[in-house]
Amino acid sequence: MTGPEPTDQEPAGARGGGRDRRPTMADIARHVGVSRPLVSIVLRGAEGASDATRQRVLRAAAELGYRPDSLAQGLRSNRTRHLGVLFALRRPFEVELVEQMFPVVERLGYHLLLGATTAFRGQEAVTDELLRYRCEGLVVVGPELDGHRLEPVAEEVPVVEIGRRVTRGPVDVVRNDDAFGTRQAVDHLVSLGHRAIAFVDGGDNPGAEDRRAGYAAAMAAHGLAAEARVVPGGYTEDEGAKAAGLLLSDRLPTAVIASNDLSAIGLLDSVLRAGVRVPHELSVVGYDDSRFARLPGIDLTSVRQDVPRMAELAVQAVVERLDLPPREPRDVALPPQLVVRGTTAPPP
Amino acid sequence: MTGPEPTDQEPAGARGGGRDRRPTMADIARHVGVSRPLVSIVLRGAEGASDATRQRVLRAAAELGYRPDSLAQGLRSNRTRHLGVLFALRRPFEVELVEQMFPVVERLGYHLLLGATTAFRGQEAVTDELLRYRCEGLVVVGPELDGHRLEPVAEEVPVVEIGRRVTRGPVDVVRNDDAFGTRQAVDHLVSLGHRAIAFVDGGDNPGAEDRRAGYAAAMAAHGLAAEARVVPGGYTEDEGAKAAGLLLSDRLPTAVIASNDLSAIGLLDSVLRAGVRVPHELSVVGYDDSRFARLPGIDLTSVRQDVPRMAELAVQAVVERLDLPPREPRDVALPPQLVVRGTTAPPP
DNA sequence: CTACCGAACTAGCACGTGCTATTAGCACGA
DNA sequence: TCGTGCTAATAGCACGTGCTAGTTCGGTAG
Repeated sequence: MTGPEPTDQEPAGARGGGRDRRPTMADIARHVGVSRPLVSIVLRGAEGASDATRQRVLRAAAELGYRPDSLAQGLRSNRTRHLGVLFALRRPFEVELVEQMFPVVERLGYHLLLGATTAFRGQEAVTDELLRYRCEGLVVVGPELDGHRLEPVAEEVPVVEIGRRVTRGPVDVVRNDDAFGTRQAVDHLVSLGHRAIAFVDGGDNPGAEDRRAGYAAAMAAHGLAAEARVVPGGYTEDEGAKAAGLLLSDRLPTAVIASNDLSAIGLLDSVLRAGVRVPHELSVVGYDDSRFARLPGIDLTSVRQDVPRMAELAVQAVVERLDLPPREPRDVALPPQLVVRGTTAPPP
Repeated sequence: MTGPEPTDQEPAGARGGGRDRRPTMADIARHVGVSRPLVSIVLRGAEGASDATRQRVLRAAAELGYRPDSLAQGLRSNRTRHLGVLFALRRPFEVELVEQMFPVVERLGYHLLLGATTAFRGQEAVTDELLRYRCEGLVVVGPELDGHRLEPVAEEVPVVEIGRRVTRGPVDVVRNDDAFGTRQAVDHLVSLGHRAIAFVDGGDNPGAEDRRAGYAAAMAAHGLAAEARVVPGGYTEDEGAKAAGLLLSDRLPTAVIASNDLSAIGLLDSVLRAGVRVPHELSVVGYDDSRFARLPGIDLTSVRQDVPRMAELAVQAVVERLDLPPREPRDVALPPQLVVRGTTAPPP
């Protein structure tokens, strides 16, 4: 038993803290006095180990502070069971959607790898990073129109787009029926007696095009095509505030539908500051029914998207493509639901 | 009799798309007709390959759509160069901080691994997941007071806390001087002529305690201890709105300082809705100077934390502990800066 | 006593990459 | 002819884990 023992010590001072190497299965094996594969068997809960050994191994693992190495596991098994999600960190709606994905992913036995796009990193760079991590599928929240092409990515891993279809090919899409949403908003306002209903546009953001089209169609359906008025805007509070400026400087409508909640909130605060009473002089409708809309102080009438359901469908679609045989691309448009709150009332 | 086919391939149909195995360095090597290590040399940009070969390898890599495998790289090199960041997905301030960390981390040659805490996953579970990924350091934004102990984690990897110190031991802390921030707010309001200045508390959220203490001390310093009034609240819009209800139902002060912007915005909207004119009848001050505060429609006077600087210092602290010899724990408190906007004015 | 069997355990390869050590090939000087 | 020195390229181990194919060992049937 002459232990030649090749000392595999690292240069001790390299890592600042002088921290010990993290314990591995081999360490546990040495500690208990069994072979390394047996430790693997125990930790995986596989068959082939006696109860006594099982106890000793588990105890040693706890003592040493063992933590499974996801890198090695993923490398060896070729299944990382990780799904990447691409989203914009500064869009509350997308963040909310991501939040709802966690329980679904976990239930299906996967993990979520967050790929946040910021001002510094576009969708392309983030996608690349996610794929380097061997994530097995990709959920793209609010896919961008310009630039980044997802077609080649969709050939490597299953891709699901949330919000709108941007990519051709075997890409599933989960969205809400945006046109139906704005139609409900128009219907609601018309039923209150409004005729001069303006619309704050959403630019080229996800869903914006359909929302604008739904507004135009609904106005026409009510014989109010002549009253229709689209003000340029976007999905941010700033853009909503700017749109408010445009409306205030011109003739004020009796109601406004904004392309999303942030925009509606920016608009709302601007007109309130200008002394316009809401909803008595102006009704305001948002879109998304975000947590801001639900605030007691804001209490915004808004079109609700079924966020948990969208998150669930998107994750399910990716996992199906991973575990089941190929199928036709699917495009699900969930019906949104207008939530009436305090910012809408009959016109003066 | 026939050997059991050492086909290490997976069942072809298991993966839904029937997608090919992703290309590796060995594939490139075969394609070009060189050895695998030579491909490694070229892709790493190391010395030891002729320019001609270099070109051929790079071309083949592009053709095959090669993408480095982060798992294998991290496993082999024992340096993932990944920093984990723990933050709450539903706190805009923390999200903003994370966003600012990206360029810093990238500049130092590291990558950011997002560990988002949600309603479904607490700090403990997320920390564990990050460590399984072999992240080399941890930035904890807004560490929780209760439950989760970071001491044992700090013995494995460098830990930095942003917002407040929660953990003893070799943990660096980056925060802003919260007491100084609220003091500036009080000074500003007093200089405008206010005496009845209320404070909406932040509960046990990061920094809240110091902000409250700073308020109390500043009021006392101005001889206004008798006027001091702390209303229970929190860091969310809801809690701000509730605080507004408490203020409205009682005697209204001439000014309110909220513990953070979200709370201030909830409060702001509530009092505006109640017909209180801001700032003419009531001055409002927030904390954080978030993007909501800067909105034209909100235009909230607020105490600004230097978010990019905090992000930079935190990341630098972690990296220093990784690359440099151990040093004493550091606790940096940056001076915040009151930004005066439209929600503060002399009392009526 | 031998043969056999199942439980408990071990040997060893594979995953994709980084890196050190080694070798082939060539030019040059003595 | 033989080294010497250099470049270009290859051999091979290691990282930590999963998993297949053995191997030991005690017990039991023949």
